[in-house]
Amino acid sequence: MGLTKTEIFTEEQNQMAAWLKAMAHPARIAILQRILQSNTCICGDLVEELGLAQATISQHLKELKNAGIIQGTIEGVSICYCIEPKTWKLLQNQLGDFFASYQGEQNCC
Amino acid sequence: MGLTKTEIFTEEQNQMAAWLKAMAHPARIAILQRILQSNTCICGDLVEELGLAQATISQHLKELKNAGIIQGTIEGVSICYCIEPKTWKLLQNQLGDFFASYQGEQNCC
DNA sequence: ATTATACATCGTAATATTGCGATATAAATA
DNA sequence: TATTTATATCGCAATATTACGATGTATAAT
Repeated sequence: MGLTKTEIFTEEQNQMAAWLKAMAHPARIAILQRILQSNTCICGDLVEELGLAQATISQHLKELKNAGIIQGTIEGVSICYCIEPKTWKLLQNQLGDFFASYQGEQNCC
Repeated sequence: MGLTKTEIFTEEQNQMAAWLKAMAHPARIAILQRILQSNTCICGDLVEELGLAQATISQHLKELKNAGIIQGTIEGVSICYCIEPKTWKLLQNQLGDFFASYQGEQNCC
C-alpha cells in the first residue's frame, strides 16, 4: 500500500486535507507569512531569506499554487506570487467553522 | 536528503506545520469531525464507520494524539478519545490570526 | 545575436507516510 | 485461570515527500 484511500472519504474531507497538506510544512508556512506580511507580491527574495536552494523554494511555491492557495503572475523577468483570495476566504471559513464546532468538554474524559 | 530542515525555521513555524500535518489526511479529518459531532468520547466505533482496518485507525489516532490535538483515556476495555481543549483553542487562535492577517488584494497581481 | 537574470523542471538520494495482516497487551468476563 | 474484547504495536510493501545539483526556458539588457 502507501496511497491514501481517497475514494472512501467525501469530496470535502479530501479537499480540506489537500489544503492543510499544502500548508503543513514550515517552509510553506514561512512563505505564506512572508506574502501576508509584505502584503504585496513576492518574487525571488524568498530564496535569500529562507535558507533553502532555489529549486526547493520553487517546488514549495508550486505546491501552494497547485492547492490553489497562492497564484503567480509573470512580472517581466521575475514571477509575482500572492494569495489567491477566493481559496483563502473559503479555507478561512471552513476552518473557522470546523474549529468553532467544538462545544467544549462536556461528557468527556 | 529527504528530511525537513527544521533548524532553519522558528519554533512557531515548526509547531504550526506539525499541527497542520497531523490534520492533513482525510481519515484524520473524518475522525476529528466524528469526535466533534458526537461531542463526547469516541472509541472503536470509528473502525466500523470509516472503511479502514483497525491497525490503520489506531495509527491515525496515535498521530493526532502525538500532535496533542486529541487525548485518550482508558474507559474499561475500550479507550475514550476526545479533543484536547488547550491545543484546540491555541490552534484555533493561531490559525484565526494567520488567516485574518490577509489584507485583501492591494498592490497585487 | 549574445549574455544575464529569474524561475521551472528533471533526476536522484534519503527519508516519511499509508495501509494492513499478524501479533502483543491489558482489562473484563466466564 | 482461561477467554473474550478492545486497542496498540511490529514489520513490511507501496508510494510520497523533501532537498538539491544540473539543466532547461523565457524575458531583458547589452
